[in-house]
Amino acid sequence: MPDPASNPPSPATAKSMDEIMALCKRRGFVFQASEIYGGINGFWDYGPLGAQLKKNLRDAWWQDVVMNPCWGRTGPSGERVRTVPLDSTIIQHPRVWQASGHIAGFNDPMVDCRETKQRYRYDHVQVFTRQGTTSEAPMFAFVLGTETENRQRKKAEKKFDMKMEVVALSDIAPADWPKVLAPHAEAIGTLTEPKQFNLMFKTYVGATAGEDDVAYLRPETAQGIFVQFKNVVDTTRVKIPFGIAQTGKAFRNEVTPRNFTFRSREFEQMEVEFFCHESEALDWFSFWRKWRMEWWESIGLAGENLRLYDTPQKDLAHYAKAGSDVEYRFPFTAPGFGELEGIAYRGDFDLRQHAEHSGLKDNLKYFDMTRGEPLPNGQPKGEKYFPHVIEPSAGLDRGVLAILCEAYTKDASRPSPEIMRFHPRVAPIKAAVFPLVNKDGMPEVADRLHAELQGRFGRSGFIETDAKQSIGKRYARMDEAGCPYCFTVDGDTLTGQTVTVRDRDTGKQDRIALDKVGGFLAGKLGA
RNA sequence: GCGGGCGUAGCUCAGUGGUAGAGCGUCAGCCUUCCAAGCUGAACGUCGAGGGUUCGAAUCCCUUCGCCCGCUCCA
Repeated sequence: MPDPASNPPSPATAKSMDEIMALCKRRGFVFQASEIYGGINGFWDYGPLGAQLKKNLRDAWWQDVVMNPCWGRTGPSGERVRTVPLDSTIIQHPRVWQASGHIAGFNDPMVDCRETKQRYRYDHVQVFTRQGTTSEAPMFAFVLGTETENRQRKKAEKKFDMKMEVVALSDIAPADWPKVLAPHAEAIGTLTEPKQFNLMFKTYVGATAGEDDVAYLRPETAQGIFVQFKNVVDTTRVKIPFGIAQTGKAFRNEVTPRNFTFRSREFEQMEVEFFCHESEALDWFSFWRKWRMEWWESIGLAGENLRLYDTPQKDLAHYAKAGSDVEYRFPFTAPGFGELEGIAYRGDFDLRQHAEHSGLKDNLKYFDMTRGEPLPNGQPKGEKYFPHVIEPSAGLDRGVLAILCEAYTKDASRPSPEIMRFHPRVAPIKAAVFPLVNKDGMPEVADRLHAELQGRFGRSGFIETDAKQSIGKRYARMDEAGCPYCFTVDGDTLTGQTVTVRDRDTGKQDRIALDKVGGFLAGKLGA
């Protein structure tokens, strides 16, 4: 009888991240990047099964977002969702990142306190000093708007007899830093030099490039979409509302890469920028918010470990009007959640920024012929505007990690205690075909069935076959690799033209006709 | 960037100054008519890396890299 006062562990919290990571290594899902050289902080490679799993997830997104957008649903305006794909470059013109705000916003110098181990944003720290600072007077540093302000003010008032002023830490001469009392410190002079944090990866364009040729690896794929918005509109007959979708690598020099692949410095995004008229934007935001949640559920994350979380207004970026996150309760975040995808209503911020910085100005606006006052001939006059944007931005690697965590199951009652319960759509191995024993004509039948299934389903994932060792071992291996169905050729196959199909999740077996195997698998894989 | 923990075979780990080990996995052969079964055999190690102390270092010291946890950060 469990203690009712204690919270029962959720399935995710009960899972051990160490065990999941060990399985990922052992079965070739995830390897440390450059491992034989000692690894490199914040980078991970996908092994054979992981690479296929990741591709399956990316393909599922592409199919459901680009090729059959939102499963054919109609949006708030009553017409089917339309999106078009794009593949823009990792390296863009440096001014793209000026326009987007990343060059300004991605560089926050920090100072550390040697005594208290606290870290502060350099530009947030101010100091109380005596008016007309004398060389001996101490300085009381504080962080604006925190309790340190009052505490340090009291000290300063006592010391300076009310004759004091407030100066930014950045305006204090380096020679005076030894006199600064850090916000939480007891001793003076404990603050380190400001340290620059460059969250964008810098590179140089051109074989003989110098400092004039600095460029950046994109920290998000989104800006490539905004930059090509006009070309897409001019060349593809798209009409608002519509989306532009793109998957691709992005790079961020995270301060602290942590938690397996969750916060990596090189990662892959799956993003849509959905353009619409301001009057419909909130409806589209609701539409995407709801559908993206359903999509993650559809690929195997349904359950209490997935949630849709609305960003509080105070936490939104300055340009954002609304935001929701699809979040997963990872073993390392439990009982909290970690973000898989952010759905943001960004207003018209990005297109306006690029209109301004590129000099295109109003030429970057969209001309909507369905809006505006009716003309004498009955047609609308049209309206020129910057479309508003809904941005569902998903992390592919985080999706893979969530799927790995969700799929990992430990069942001590089974001969093979570790099972990866992948949804068949994303499972890297779709099916396996075994001869029960490696003789009596069974291998030949198994080979034929394997060839048939590979020809029909090999485009969506691996179809395995294996005749070595005991059947139990082969089933166990497939459980660890997450293969949903195993077909076994046995003595009855030779006489009755049937095989057994074993279900990974239950271990149960059914007998089906040899010539129905393809149809059975097609039904299960949704192919 | 700070603090703590850890790093030995593919995985899990033992080995605290004296010949690098175990279990599992992997591979080969035999056997095998449904769940990591059995028998026989085999391969696999920069003991994370570099330096130092020592007659001798996986073991002690220094430096460094990586992973995990906590702080911090996350436009």
